[in-house]
Amino acid sequence: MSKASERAYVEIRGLILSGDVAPGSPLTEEALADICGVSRTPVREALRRLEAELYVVRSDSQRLAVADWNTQDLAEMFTLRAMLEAHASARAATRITPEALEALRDSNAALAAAVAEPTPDVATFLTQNRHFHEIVIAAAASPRLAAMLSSLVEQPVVRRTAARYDRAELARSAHEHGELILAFVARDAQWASAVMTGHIRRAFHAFTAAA
Amino acid sequence: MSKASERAYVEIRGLILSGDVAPGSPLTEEALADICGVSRTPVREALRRLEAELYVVRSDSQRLAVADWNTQDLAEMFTLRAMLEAHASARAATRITPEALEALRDSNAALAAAVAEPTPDVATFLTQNRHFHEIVIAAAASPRLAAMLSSLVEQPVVRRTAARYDRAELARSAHEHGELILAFVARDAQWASAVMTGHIRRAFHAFTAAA
DNA sequence: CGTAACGATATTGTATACAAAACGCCTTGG
DNA sequence: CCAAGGCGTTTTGTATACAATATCGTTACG
Repeated sequence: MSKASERAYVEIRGLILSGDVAPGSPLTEEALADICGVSRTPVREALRRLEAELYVVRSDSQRLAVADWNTQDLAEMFTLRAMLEAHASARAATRITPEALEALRDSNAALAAAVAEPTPDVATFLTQNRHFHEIVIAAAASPRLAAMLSSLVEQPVVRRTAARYDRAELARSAHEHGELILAFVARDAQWASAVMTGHIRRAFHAFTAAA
Repeated sequence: MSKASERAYVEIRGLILSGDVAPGSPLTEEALADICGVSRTPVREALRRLEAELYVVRSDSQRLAVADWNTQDLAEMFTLRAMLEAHASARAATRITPEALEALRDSNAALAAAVAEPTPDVATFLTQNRHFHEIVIAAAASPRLAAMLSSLVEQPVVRRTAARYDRAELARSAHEHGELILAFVARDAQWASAVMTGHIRRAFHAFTAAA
């Protein structure tokens, strides 16, 4: 996507994910165009994409509104993510390159160090966590899978999940990442898949724990 | 999508799926606009959607071309479809309404009848097969799952698969549909999931059998 | 007083014009 | 002969104008 469209996409998605525009509120192309400082054309393209990713929904007749994800929607997203990312891990297990494996080790070392700080460095944890998962998905070498997962992995959701983790749980994430690396070294698809499933399911339960 | 956009989408997708434009061929917005009899604007929207669904790919810099699905891509599509549609069946098992269940029975009766003809009526088979799967996906009540599956279930692929089926295999499809209905009646998610997995995997192997 | 039709207003859909960027070919200098 | 750079052409990106359609308030009629 080119400059203005991309900018509009990021901006609008940010408005939605940050909660600045409430779920259910109507979105008009012109208002968004003003906010983003571009014309309606790139805004429309951004909205099409956001619609395909279910960030916005199109009403009875062509009016757009911010999607309203309820608890069940989020549970379904976690379930789908667990299925698909476990599958990605299985594929990665037999395809990953030594370089990518090394990158995973580096990333997880940084993540583990961030967790080991006197007061855990959650920002670094989040950065490295995202990086780790991105490497795994890339190693799966399936553009289709990557596309499906991209609309399933919401950073605000991940952030909220991490915010619920105490030190022990953050450390457990590092441990699970390490397990996944071991499964990759063993080129064991089934093991990798199982580790990833557990990793995501655990995140789900942390996420749904009362605020 | 509104009239012109929708028309462009259907038209262009048709060109791709029918093979009228070869995989890898470049696509220019203006040429497509001429073919569809609309301006570039709706064509661009259609192309965005086709790109998201991986029918077309965007090259190094913003040039579009028809996606080139190789055997491995198709195998991955079948695998993902099996996973997701099995999950849809599991969800449907505990959610399906008596009305939808009745619709499934009707559809499968029509399908079985088409197969039982002296020379099997493949057209009816395909229509009823699509209808059957659509009811299952609708009963799963997950818009996200439905969206993911829609770009995974290619009717030309299904058609080619059915074309490879002999009468016994067509009849086996009717039988599997019947099994799924039984699993739904029992509200057994695991059973339903397993039946659907087998149904899709069998289709995959028929599809990959030498032409 | 309720309801249905109408019209003003807001919003989306499409076409077109122009701007920006990329590609290909040619030239030119080493 | 090859490579690098420049220019014309092609293609994509964005803005804007206008058309089509929906929404909502108002009015007129039963």
